[in-house]
Formats: sequence, structure tokens, C-alpha cells
Amino acid sequence: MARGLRPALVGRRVASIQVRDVTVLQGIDAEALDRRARGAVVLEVRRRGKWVVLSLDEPRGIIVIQPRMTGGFWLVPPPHPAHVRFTIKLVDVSDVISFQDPRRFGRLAWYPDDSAAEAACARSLGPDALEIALPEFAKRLKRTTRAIKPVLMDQKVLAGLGNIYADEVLFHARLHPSRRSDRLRPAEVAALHAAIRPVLESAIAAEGSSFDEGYRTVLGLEGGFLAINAIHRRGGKPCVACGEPIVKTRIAGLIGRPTYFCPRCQSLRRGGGRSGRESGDRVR
DNA sequence: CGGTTACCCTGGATGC
DNA sequence: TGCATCCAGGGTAACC
Repeated sequence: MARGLRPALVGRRVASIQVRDVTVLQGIDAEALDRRARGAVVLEVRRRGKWVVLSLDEPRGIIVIQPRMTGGFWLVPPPHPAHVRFTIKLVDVSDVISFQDPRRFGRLAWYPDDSAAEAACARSLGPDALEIALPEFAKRLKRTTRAIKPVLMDQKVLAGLGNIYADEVLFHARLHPSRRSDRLRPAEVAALHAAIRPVLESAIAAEGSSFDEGYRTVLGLEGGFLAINAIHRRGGKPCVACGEPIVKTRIAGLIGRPTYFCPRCQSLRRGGGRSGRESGDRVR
């Protein structure tokens, strides 16, 4: 999302931000946001975990957007798509950047400067999933007795993995999602850590995960990851490693969120999960 | 305090 | 056809 926005936003001057649904705003009202942003140059578009961070030139502040489940940006000329919560208009650019969010879970917050934004992010987010080193990762998994899947999805533990990519990472590490986080053996923790980067990089290369009418890229294209992934949303289909039917379930600590795993490769029993593949297989 | 659950929302698919 | 139910990318707050 940040990559898609970057060429459209960086170096441009904001003409206005129009908020159509004030429930998207957190800690600032629509008038104040527009007043702050109007005339500001966008210096940088970055991400912090799954959040998008826009920095405006001094002293206009920092905008942090949480897309959550169904939020996304559209770089399109009018007319706007449905469910637009706010729009960003740029000076000398006819296209409008729209933030669309059917379920209205998404949020936009504003902070006066980098340190305030960083402090706010740090309150909710741990180290980035693509940056955390193995020792720190291991230390954080040791701190809790929860099941490993909700731990991987806990943005305070590490930032960047959601329901889809947690399932993929666990599959590639051959770990059952209900294994207790603090009881993973060092080799298992290392396998989990090693799986994160290839899963996320292949997902990014595929432009993310689209299904139904949900997520699209900034240009309105479907992300292709769910056509090439291994486990998530593949219930009943044969495991790519061993052929066993993939199980869809819901696990403790994640009420309401579906979990997919291979009961043979990701066995709860000690010593399970040896058939079919060697560790070090490529992500696919 | 740590872990679990309820809740926030809506459109589309499915079932009766 | 119409109504009810289920489902989904995430995060927070309240509860036990």
C-alpha cells in the first residue's frame, strides 16, 4: 500500500483532505485535519507494521492510517468508489486519493511531529516482522503462554503479520497454531523466524491478498498471493507437502478468526510433521 | 497481571 | 422473493 502511494504522494502538495465519515478520525476533527494538511508537502510515505505513515513537511505533522480489515487506498479520478471515508486532493494533480473502507474499521490519526507519532506507534506495535532479529524474536515468544498463532498476530509482539500470513508462516515452519508460544524449542523458533521473510516477500511480490470484493492495490488490481500460497483459505484441499486435506478451524485466543493448517505436517504431537519436504524448501 | 472474549461495522453469499 | 444467518484482511477494551 505504501509503495503504491509513494509515487502519487511524495513531493506533492496537499490541496485538501475531505473527511466524509468522521468515525475514521482518531484524536482530531475534520476541520483541524484539513487545516493542518492543506498546503503541506508530503515528504515521505512509509509503513510501521501494517500501518501507513505520511509525513508532512514541518510543522504540519504526521498522519498514521490503520486500514484494518477492509480499508484501502484508491488512486482514481472522480467519480469515487463506494464507501469512501476520506479523500486527499493534491495541488496540480487531477486524480484524487480515496480511502475506501466498507466495514469502517479503519482509522486515521494525526500527530504533531515524528517523535509523537513514533511514541504512539510504539505503544501499540513491537519490532517490524521484516526487521526483528532471531534473539529478540525468541525472547518475545518466551514471554507468553498463549498459543503461537495469536502471539504471531499480536502487533505488540511483532508488527506486520495478520491472519493470512500467520497461517502461512506456521505452515512453512511446520508448527501447529495451538502450540504454546513459550514451549517452542529453539529450532522451532528459528524455523518460524526464517519463514517470515520469504512469506512476506512473496506476498508483497504478488501485490497482497485479494478475495471477494475486498483488498485491491492502489491501482485497483487484485493481489495474487492467495493464488500461490500454501495453506490459508485452502480448507479441504490437499496439503502441498503431504497431500493430507487442509483443516479449517478456530483456535483459542482468536475467537472469530479462521485458521488453516495441515494436521499431518503441523501435528501437535512431538516429532510430527516430517513427511514430504525438507526444511529449507522454498515458499510457494 | 495475563489471557480470553465482546464488540466495532457492512456487503455479499448461502440457507430456509 | 424475502428474511435470517454466516462470513471476512484487525484492533481495542472490558472482563475474569
